[in-house]
Amino acid sequence: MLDAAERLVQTRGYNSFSYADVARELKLTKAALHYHFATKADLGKALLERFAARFASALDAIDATPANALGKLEAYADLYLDVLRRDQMCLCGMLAAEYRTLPERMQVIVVRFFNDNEAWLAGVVERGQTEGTIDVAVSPHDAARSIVAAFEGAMLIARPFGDVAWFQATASTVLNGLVSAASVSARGR
Amino acid sequence: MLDAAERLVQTRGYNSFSYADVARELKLTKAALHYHFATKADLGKALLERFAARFASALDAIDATPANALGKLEAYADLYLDVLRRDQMCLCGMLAAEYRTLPERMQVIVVRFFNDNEAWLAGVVERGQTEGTIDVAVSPHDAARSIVAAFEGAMLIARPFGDVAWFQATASTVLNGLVSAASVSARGR
DNA sequence: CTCAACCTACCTACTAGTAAGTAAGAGGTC
DNA sequence: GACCTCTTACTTACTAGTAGGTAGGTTGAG
Repeated sequence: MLDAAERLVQTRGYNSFSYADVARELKLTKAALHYHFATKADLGKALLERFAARFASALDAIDATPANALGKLEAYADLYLDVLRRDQMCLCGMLAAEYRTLPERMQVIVVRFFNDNEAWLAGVVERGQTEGTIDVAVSPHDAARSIVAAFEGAMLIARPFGDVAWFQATASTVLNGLVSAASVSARGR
Repeated sequence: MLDAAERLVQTRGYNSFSYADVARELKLTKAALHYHFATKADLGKALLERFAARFASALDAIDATPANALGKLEAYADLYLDVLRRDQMCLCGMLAAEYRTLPERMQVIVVRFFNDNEAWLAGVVERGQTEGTIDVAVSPHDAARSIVAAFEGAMLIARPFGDVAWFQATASTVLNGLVSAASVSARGR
């Protein structure tokens, strides 16, 4: 049920899917769904919590990787890419657009998601600077913000274009902007 | 009526506003609105066309300005900023999120909007390069894409944070990344 | 008299959500 | 092993409210 609902939200949006849609997909009745999640807000919250947890463990998995900072940012971009390939929007990106119409308990999770992303990215950028693979004039914090913004925006725009390459090109443009001159010749991946 | 509907779409989304909402704001009946725009898709299309035309003339106004390329990009960022200050999302950014649920005739306008933006930005970046104020490793085309993506994404994320400064910081981080070393000392504005 | 700009009153379809009932099974007890 | 109770996971049938949309009548200014 969470899978079906998530897919619907990530393609259509929270306000544009209904219990009836989910019920149709699962060949159940709406009432059966209300048994599991009493209200739509409950379902939405569960969806968000699962998504955030899964995303967090994906970030942990990247952290556990031996890749350098730049490689980790590329792996981060791949997270977005996987979603986009299914013609879906990042769950939190979608909900950010609908933010003003969301139940409060969902709003706080969306904000926390972006905060956590920012913090993780800032950490990676910082390590990249000490490591020497990343060279950027601004603070890791600011760099992190521009990465999330660019990735979310690229995803938002690539989808109407129906063009995954649009995202890929933009993501690598952004990441290349962070590469230190020293590491350009040595870039692996 | 277009003003009221536009405000509603830019804060709540196309699927989360109704004729009843607009009617309430204007103190009219739904039927009166249907007189002016027979269907919601008609209204949406009119909204988009007006928005695109207004945006295009805003770009023309920037072109007519004596500012250098970088100054024009900053003026472009201010366009976004003005919308965000009213706690609204870029109309096309909002509709990009809802893209899959939009009537076809609206979809094509959204895509065209992003294409036009990209083309305009690429032109500015290119002139900036010959002018010497902008120095970026990638093509003007790619730079343009990353600017739209970053701005739309920054807007999307800044809104849940309720923090206009979030956008401002991210926008200037992105634009500073384009500044040529030669022009850094000479920067005005 | 005309006609643009409304209004009243309505329709159908769908929304989230609920009340009441049920088939299938688990667990315990005599 | 048969009976009883309780739970899980549903169903059918419904509610009140809202969605977009329409038919036909009213009003007021040119």
